[in-house]
Amino acid sequence: MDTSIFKGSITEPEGLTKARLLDVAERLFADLGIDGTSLRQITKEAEANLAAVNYHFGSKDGLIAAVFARRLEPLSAEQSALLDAVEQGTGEQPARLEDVLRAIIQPAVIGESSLHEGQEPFRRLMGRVFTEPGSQLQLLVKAQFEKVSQRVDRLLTRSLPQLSPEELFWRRQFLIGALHHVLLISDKPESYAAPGLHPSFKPHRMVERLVDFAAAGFRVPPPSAENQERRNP
Amino acid sequence: MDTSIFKGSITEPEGLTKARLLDVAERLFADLGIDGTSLRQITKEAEANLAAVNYHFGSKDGLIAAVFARRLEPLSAEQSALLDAVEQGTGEQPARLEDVLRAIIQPAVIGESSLHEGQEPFRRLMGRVFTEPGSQLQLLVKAQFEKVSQRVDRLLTRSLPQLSPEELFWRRQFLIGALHHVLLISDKPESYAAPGLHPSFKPHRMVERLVDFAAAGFRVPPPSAENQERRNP
DNA sequence: CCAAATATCAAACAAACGTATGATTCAGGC
DNA sequence: GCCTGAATCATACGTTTGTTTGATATTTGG
Repeated sequence: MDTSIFKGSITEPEGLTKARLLDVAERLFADLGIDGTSLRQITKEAEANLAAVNYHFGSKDGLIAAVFARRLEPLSAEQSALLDAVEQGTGEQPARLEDVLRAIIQPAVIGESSLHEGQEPFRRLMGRVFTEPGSQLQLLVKAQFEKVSQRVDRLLTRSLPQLSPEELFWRRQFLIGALHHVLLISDKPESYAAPGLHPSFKPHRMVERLVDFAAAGFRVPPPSAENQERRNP
Repeated sequence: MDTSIFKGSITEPEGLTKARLLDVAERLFADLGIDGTSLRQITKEAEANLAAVNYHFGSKDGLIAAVFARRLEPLSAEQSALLDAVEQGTGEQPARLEDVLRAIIQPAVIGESSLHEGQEPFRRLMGRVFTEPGSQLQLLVKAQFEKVSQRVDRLLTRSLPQLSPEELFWRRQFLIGALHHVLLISDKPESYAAPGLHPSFKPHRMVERLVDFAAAGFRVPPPSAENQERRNP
């Protein structure tokens, strides 16, 4: 219609529409949930045609996978890198518990060294990664974190030899839950606080807060062996 | 209670259809999310007519509110009762940290003294209460937990006077996140564990596990004021 | 400079959605 | 008996959903 001959091309040079769709979808998924977000909302806010999603990503499921893959791969890569550093630093002896925990917490909270500033929406989306339905998505997330999980498990087992594998598993779930929950509410923590209190989400402080909290929890002595098997419902 | 007497009547004696709709909706909401569950799925599995939801609950939103209200009210009532006991027991001096934490954890994990056995679906649903969209639902949940939250805040402030309100807020969020996450995965923890490990969700043990973990985290000394702004990449 | 590849567009599709309607069936009081 | 109100039923309404189509515009490469 109103095609100005100025400012060059109407067709985006390379993948700008694709990137805009990813950004908008990420934000809307975080705010409204995946099922609660329609392709019409996404394409309208991204100023793209409705058919653009199916053209660039094949389907809505393809878009969902792309939204998560774009962030999850760098995230787990950074976690792996930090775990490398932890393992290098300690040699044979067990790593410091706080360092292991920080290796998984810091990349999720802070993101890639503040390179992208548009990472706040994904923080929120990360906070609901496990609650969003869709078996395909769950498999993608699980696959993406499997390697890191195994390495963390191995490191924690060496640092905390007094804990059984199951005890360790559940404490790691506590950490995952705490981490994801604060990510979820990271943009509006005051709406969960008592009136008058205005908590602020400061990424670097949050990392240390959660590292200290979780480290103390992990170090709690396990329950004595005799309490372990109660057949009581 | 086994009510299998009636056979002749097509019209259910009293609200059985209503209760069946609540049960099925609860389970499907937990498995597929609220937006991912249609009234047709619910009414089909509940062997009710499609119009039954709008007849009994006015709308889908009415059904959602009813599903949560049915469980949330007894839940916060039990939390309040346990908090009463904690306050009664200690008189003027600060309550024991573990007792305060258990007062909010135990009702959420165990439910009303195993009266209803059909509480597993709601555990899962509880695990996603904060991630489900819908401003109406969020208001309902917030309103339901406001009183308990304030009481817990007051008790924790007295038990942990060294913590600032904001520090206390975030540690309480850690606990909420950990609690809700284990509720979310309570029915299939092995799918999050390393292969070969088969963790089992035993409610009573989980309560103690989480109480001990969180208590240790809450007791961590707060960061000294000078450490607040020092972090180098 | 012109074809082939790439991207955007308006329009339409069938399917599924929440909701509303009017008829029908049952129970209990008179 | 019969009437009244509550509950269930089949069915239809108007939207919205994800996806597809065929045409058009733009870029690219030989």
